[in-house]
Amino acid sequence: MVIGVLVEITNKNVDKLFYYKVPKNLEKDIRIGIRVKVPFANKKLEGFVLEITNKKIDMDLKEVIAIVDNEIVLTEELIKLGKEMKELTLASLISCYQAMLPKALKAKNNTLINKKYDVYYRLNKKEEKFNSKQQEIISLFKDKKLVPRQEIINISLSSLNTLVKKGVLTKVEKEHYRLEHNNEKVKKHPLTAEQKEVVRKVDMDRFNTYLLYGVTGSGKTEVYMELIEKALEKGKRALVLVPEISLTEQMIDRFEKRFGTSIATLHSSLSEGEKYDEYRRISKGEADVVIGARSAVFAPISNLGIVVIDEEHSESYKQDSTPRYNAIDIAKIRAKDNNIPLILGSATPLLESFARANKKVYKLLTLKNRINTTLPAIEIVDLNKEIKSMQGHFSSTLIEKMKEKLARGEQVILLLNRRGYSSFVTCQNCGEVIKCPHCDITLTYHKTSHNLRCHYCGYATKFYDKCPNCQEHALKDLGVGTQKIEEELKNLFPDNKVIRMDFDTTSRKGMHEKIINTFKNHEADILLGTQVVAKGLDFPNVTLVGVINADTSLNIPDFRSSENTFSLLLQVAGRSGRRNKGEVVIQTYNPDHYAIKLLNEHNYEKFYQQEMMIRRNLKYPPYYYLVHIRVSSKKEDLLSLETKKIIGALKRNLKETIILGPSISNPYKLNNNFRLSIILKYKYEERLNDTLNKLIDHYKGNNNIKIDIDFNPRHF
DNA sequence: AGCACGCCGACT
DNA sequence: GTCGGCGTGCTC
Repeated sequence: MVIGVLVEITNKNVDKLFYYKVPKNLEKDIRIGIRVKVPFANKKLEGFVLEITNKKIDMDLKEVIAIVDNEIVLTEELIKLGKEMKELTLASLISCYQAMLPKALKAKNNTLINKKYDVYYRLNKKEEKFNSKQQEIISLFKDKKLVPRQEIINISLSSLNTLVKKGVLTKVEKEHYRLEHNNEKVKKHPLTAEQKEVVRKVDMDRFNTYLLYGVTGSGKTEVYMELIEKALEKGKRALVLVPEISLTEQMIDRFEKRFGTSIATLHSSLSEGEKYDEYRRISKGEADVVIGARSAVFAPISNLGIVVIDEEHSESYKQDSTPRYNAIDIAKIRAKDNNIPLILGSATPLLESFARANKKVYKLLTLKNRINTTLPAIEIVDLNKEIKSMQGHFSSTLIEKMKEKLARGEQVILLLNRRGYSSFVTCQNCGEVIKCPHCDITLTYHKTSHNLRCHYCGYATKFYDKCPNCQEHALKDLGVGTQKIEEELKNLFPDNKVIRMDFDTTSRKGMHEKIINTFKNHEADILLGTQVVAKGLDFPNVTLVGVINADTSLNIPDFRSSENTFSLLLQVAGRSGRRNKGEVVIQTYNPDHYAIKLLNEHNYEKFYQQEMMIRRNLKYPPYYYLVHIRVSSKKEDLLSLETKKIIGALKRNLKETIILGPSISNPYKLNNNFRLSIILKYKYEERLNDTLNKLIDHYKGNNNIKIDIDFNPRHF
């Protein structure tokens, strides 16, 4: 027997099958999808068995050293998905398979994550003569067959071993899963007429992608659960993806209360051991509803009945390292192969998704109404007019509203929009932001070279402090710190407790959860945070959401900055008034910007229309597809030379594509590598993958130039 | 990836 | 003459 093995090394040069002979005694245990240990060069490596053959190969083959698994790691479905993922990302096949698996199951020479066992003893026979110690042990069994080791107290292991040796007792090991799930099922909420209508429209027996567009608080999760129940009733299983950040205890709780111990979770706050256990519960069919973050899209769920992706606009579904896959693309493949519905849910769908719904590529499902209450009133405060009355970063409007709510014992969430912090230049006098003349993208200030640059086309200009709009010498780079705001709050509201939630305070494990609970239990009155406070949290007592600075994220040099801003602000606004009528105050220097102005009507659709026009004019998605090619090297001169050559080759081969660049990546120098970007824009380009594969091949043996390709990037 | 092989410069 | 730089090729 000869097998084809894909070895653990992540390198394009060895990204193919290597063949090995199987010793006779191992033949019966060889199956496609298990891991084996093989000699490779002068090392021992692990690899996946992807082919079993008997045909003679004209080479002297080495022998397999050992078999690693007795259960299949890569199921047939996963093997297929890995190949498709390779096509989608142009990454190496081995990196695709590694990305699909928990650490414990990756091909890696020394994985030390094992199953945990509980030890029990079973009594076999009673009719022997025992000494008193032994009699004591036997008496523990009484009417029980199995007794756990922990219950046999004050008895040494050696006296137990004696009885085992005599055949009186048998040691039994039972696998013990590290993670526990509650089984407290709670009666479900009755659905509203609107929710029922949405549920009714989903065909459970056919592949379709549905876009569930429902305003914040409209009960999307109830709809998901109802649909999942329909799948379970058919004897099928369900996969739910949520952004890592919203996979909180709150969320898991809701699913546990509906589905009990039949759920499994997969997310980054689990230990590798816990992930391994959950993964195996799934693959053994012991869990029917799997909830997880991005990589859970590869959970080995047989007999899949529905896939749900919550907050589908979230950029967390795109992996930002190789293989740069998008979990939504993978979910579509799985849903299609299983002929089942895929539900994409959001209050602020990604522009591309809403466009697909409008073109009937996706089926649109709409939830227009909040459960039990109405959407909060949004007030936009023009900071240009409030400059004199500002106390620090707080307008009098925001302060008054906060006082009013806090006096009533209600809670407040404040968003400090920190994206784009400090990197753009704005006029302190008129609010003008300096943009690239070719791209309509905010220029980024580079401190080291003291100039302004466009990250898309490479345009650069010297920094100047005279505003081109009002001619005042008032251009400055902007940025606000979170501790600063916290200090201001302590002065403004000395009697109220403030809790801060941002990268600094949540980086430690479990802190995110702790902050949420503290606020939920009303041990703090004001929750101050960055983007994290916007995500799916449900605090019934919050009646005011304040946005300190709506503008910063508008000025990120990214064609999606308006969309991301609108989406973030509408999401955070949705945290207000979940039970009783709420309010939202948004402070801005750009009250007339459409991404701000359209907020007060909660008007996603109008925003969509306007943004689509801009995307069409500037040839951005959804009208064009994008590819980001990053070229990097430790040698700066070689980099610029090779990048020029690459652009030349691309221009010769891709006739239907707009090729932009080279432009300087942000940051230009990373880990001692210099980095340049090339952006491709195309609608249809037959030779694209072929050309890019040739490019990768050309540089695969070159240690001085690295090529990194990102399809449909969310960032450059 | 990691290592051997091999072909050129500069040094005891 | 030799030591060692890293470009190229190979690993079943």
